[in-house]
Amino acid sequence: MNPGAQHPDGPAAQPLRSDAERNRERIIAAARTVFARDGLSASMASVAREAGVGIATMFRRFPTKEELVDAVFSDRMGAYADAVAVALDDPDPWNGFVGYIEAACGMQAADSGFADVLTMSFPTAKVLEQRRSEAYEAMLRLIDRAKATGRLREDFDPSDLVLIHMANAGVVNATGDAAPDAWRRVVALFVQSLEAPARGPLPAAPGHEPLYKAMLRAGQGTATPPPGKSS
Amino acid sequence: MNPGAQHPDGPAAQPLRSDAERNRERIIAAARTVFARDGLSASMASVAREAGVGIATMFRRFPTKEELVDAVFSDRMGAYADAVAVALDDPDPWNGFVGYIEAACGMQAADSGFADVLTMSFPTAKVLEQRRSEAYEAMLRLIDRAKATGRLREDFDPSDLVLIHMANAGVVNATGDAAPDAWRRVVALFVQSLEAPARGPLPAAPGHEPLYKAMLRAGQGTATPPPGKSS
DNA sequence: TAGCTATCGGATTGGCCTATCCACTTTTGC
DNA sequence: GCAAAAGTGGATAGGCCAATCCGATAGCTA
Repeated sequence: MNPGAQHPDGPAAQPLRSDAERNRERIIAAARTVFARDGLSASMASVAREAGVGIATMFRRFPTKEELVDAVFSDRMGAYADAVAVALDDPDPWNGFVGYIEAACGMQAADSGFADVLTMSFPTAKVLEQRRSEAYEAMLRLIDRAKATGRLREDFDPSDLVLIHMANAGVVNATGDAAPDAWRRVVALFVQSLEAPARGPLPAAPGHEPLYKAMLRAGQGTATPPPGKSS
Repeated sequence: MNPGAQHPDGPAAQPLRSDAERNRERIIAAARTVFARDGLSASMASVAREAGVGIATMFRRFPTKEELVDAVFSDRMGAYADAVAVALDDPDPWNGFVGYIEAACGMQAADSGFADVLTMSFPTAKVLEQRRSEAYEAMLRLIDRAKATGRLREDFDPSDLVLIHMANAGVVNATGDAAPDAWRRVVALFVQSLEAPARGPLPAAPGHEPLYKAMLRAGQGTATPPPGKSS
C-alpha cells in the first residue's frame, strides 16, 4: 500500500525488505479478521496463527498490541471521521446527526474490535488517536449545528456519544451473532431520547476527564494482562 | 465421592462438617467481594486466595463456577425480584416502572458480577434462574400496568429490559471507578425514550429466543475457557 | 479419649498467554 | 552468483488459569 511510512519512526525510517513487508500486510489482514471476530482481547499469538507467521515475526513487527491496533484500526477510524464529514454535509443537521450515530454504531456492530477501540484510548497509537481527534473536532461542529436547529436537546454533551458507544459495545458484545440487529433498537431508543424538546432533566454528564481516564484504563488493560494484582 | 450435596438437592441432604461449612461461608463471602470488584471473569483461584482456603477446597465445594455463581448471586437476584415487587406496589405504575429500572441498573453499577449475571444465563444455577424467572413474571405485570396508564410506549417489549441491562453493563464495565455515575445519565436517556407518546417507530425487538441464546452463550463462556477453537 | 473418616491444601499437570533468544533461510546489492 | 545483512520461526522462559491427586489434619462419635 505505501512503501515507506509505517508508524511512529517517520515517513521512511528504513524500508522493509520485500518479504518482511509482505508478512507485515499479512499480519494486519489477519488481525483485521481476528479482532473483528473476537474483539481486542484476541491474543497476539492467535493473530500470528491466523496470519501463518511465527510468533517472533509478530512481535518483531509489532512489539506491543497498541502498535498493531494502530496499524489495523487507523484507517477504520478514518472511515469513522469520514462519516462525521458526510453528516456535516447533510443539509438537515438533525438528519445528519442521527445518520452519523447510526453509522457509527453500525461500525461497532460489524467489528467487535472497532467496538472496543471506540471505548478505549491508546496513547501510543499516534495515527489512530490523530484520526480520533479529527473526528471529535468535526463532531463538535455537528452537535452545534444540530442544536442550532433546535432538534437536538440543549443539554446534550459531546461525552454522551462516548457513553452511547460504551452502551452499544455492551449490547454488541453480549448479543454477538445470536441477535445481530439488537443494537438497532437500542440506538433508536437513544436517538429518540435525544430529540428536543427534552422530556426532563438529565443527571450531570460525567465530564471529559473521568471518561478519558476510563477509556485509558480500558486501553491499558488490553496491552498486557496485569503483571501482579493479588489481594 | 460426594454423597449428598448442598443446595440444589435439598435443604439438608447431608449436613457439612462444621469446618467445611465455615469454609463454605468464607468462600461465598470472598466470592461476593471478588466478583463485585472484578466481575464474573474473576478466577476461581483468586476467590480461593481471598477466602484463605486451598484451591482444592474451592473445587470440592463448587465444582463449577456456575454453582458458585448460584450460591453467591441467588440472594441478590432475590433482592432484584423484590425491587420488582416494590415497583408493583407503587400507586403510580409509571413511577414504579421507572424506579425499578433505576434500582436495577444501580444494582449493576454497584456490583460488576451482578451486572454480568443480568446479561447471562446459567442453566445449571437452579436457584438463581428460579429467582430470575420470578422477577421476570412480576416484570411482565409491571410492564402491562405501565402500558395501561398510557405512559409507557405501546411497543415496549419485555426483552428491551435485557437490552438495557446489556447496555448498562457496557457502560458500567467501561467506566468503572473512573466515572462511577455515568450510568445514571445513560439510564435517564433510556427512560425518557420509553415514555409515551413514542417519537417514532422502533426496529423490531430481537425476540426472546435469540436474546436467550445470547445470554446462554455468554454464560457458557464464563464457565470454562474454550477447550478448542482454532480456525 | 481413641479411632474413623470427612475435609484440607499444597504440589502437580496441562493449556494458553506474552515475550525473548538464536540457529537457519531469504533477499539484496555488487 | 555470492556474501552480508535482514528476516524467519521454533524453542523456551515465566505467568496465570482450571482441575486433580494424595499425604496430613481436624471433627465427630462411641
